[in-house]
Amino acid sequence: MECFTDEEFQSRITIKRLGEYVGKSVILMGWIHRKRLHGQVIFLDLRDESGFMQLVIPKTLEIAKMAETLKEEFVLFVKGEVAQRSAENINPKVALGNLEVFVSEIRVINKSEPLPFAVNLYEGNLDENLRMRYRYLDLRRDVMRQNIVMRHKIIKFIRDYMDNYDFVEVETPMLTKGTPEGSREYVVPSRISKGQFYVLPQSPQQFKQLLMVGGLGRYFQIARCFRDEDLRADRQPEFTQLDIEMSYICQEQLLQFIESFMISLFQKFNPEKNFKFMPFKRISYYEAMTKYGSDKPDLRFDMPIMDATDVFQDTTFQVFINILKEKGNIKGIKVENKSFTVKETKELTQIAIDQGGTKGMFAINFLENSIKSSLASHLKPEEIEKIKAIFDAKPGDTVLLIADIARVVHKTLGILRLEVARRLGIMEKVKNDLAFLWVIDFPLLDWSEEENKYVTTHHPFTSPKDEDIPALFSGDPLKILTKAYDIVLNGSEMGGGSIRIHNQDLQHKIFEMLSLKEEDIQARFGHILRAFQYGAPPHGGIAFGIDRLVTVLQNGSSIRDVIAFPKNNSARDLLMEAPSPIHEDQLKELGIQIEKPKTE
RNA sequence: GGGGUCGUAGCUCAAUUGGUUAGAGUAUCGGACUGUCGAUCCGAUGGUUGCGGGUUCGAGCCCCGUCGACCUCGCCA
Repeated sequence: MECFTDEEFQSRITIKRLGEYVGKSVILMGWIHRKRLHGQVIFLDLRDESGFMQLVIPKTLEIAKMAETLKEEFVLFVKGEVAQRSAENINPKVALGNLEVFVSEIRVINKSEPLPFAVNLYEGNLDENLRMRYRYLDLRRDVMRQNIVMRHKIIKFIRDYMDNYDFVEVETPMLTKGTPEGSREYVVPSRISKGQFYVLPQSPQQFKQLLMVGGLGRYFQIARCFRDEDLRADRQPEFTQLDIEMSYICQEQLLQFIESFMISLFQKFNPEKNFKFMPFKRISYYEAMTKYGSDKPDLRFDMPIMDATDVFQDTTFQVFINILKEKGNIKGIKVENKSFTVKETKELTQIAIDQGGTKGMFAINFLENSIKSSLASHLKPEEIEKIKAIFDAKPGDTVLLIADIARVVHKTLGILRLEVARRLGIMEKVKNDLAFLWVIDFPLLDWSEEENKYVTTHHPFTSPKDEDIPALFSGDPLKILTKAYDIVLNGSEMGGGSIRIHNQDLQHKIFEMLSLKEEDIQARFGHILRAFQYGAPPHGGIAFGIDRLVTVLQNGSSIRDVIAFPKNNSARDLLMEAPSPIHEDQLKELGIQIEKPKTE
């Protein structure tokens, strides 16, 4: 085994600093990134956390014999002299390609087995199962190292930015109490209070409001959140939020503050992208749903949903007659300069049925003086003219129509809108655009058929809009809008928040609308309502998904790539192999019995 | 819980759509080579085609089941 003195470790130079040591002897430590054996000379690329450097070992040296036996990913101690490369040997493709190190001494710090997959490739797919099991090797890959380093730099930028605006970062508890609304929570048994449980926070929502009552004024946190729901490419069971709350603030101030913040962030970390909307576009929830069929529309392209219901008041087409009888809608989107083949139309119809939940789709291809459509025999000339006018259809354009109840029509057309944009290469064309928008004016309440009562669409502390407060007492509760907002980027929800209720009477009225009994209110929200009795300042805030933000800034596609140790699709950690059973003694100590899974 | 895609050498992929002995690149091992930089050249090793069953004269390919990864619907105030 090789030995190293403290002095040697202390005089180690990282590779990125070698430019300062040309002509000098240095000590390097790192991994063999790649090796090139020639007849007369050996090249080793040595990699450390800061970069990589070509080592040169002429075969005339005594150490060459040993150097030939070294393998990729061996950990080396190297002593050598830094030299400027001669002009013809400079490699302009890599950082520090103008330098090399002539080795005088090599010691093997640690050997490595051949790796289960190569970490020195610039590109190429890898099975995620493998990557996760050997995440520590995956992290050696350049793209992963960059993601993790950039994540750090982005978070540091955020902390500095917030600090500059007098925000105070406060940590809030991980072991806390459940809230009945919202997502399913992760549960932690209490040993001291047997039969009782903590839950992990799905967000620090109530704590940040309590911090406002506590006089913090401006709070933020890089906060870990936990939600026990099924996963997606952009959803992990534990994820990181930038959580923000401010006192004495109105919605307009908050939106503008966040907007400037987003602009600074993207200009610093992804300057090649263009902001499509400056200032950010704002649309109501209603408009988002009816015009784009989504509460998080991708507005890098328009292709809005248009209403053709009125065209068919006198239709003879039985399908439409039935829909109209049920107070349904007939709406569509226009696809410019595109005629779908029979096969394409069939595929789109199938998507509409499978994903949208509708029964079919009708395509109308406008030609110079006629149309091509399976609907052609059912359309009167004046109906065709009206459709043409509504969609402003030119010869060559195709209109896709969906007829169903409003909710299904919007959802289906929202899905088709995205599918068509992908197929036509529109998505590819707009990939460098940033379509930031605020979705505002969310309804306060929704009617739950299952529970037969009103439920909040956001959370029960969300303030209604001032002008809608009277409607709480007389009027249609479903028409009440709130001071809630989501920030959407390229079809993905990046964050959301609201101005909160600080008036106790109003808060109680909301609980009343939700059909909550006084004892329920006290049991579930007593702590925060009590806090509000002692002079709560008006306040509001927002929370961002940091993982999604970093993914977009890094032009990635999965948040797993910007998380050092993520979980897989089934919420398992394949590296640590969690979750796992725990010992019988531990269960006993916690007063927990496991129900044996039923076997066939 | 539902739907979809995938699973072939350590890794990344192929196999003319059911037909002879399952191939290539890379890694690994051996050799050659005067400065390369994803070095190159020659040679070798490497396979229970995820697993179990079925159909067939014959299955990597078709069918059923199962396990796993990914995408997605429900779900995520």
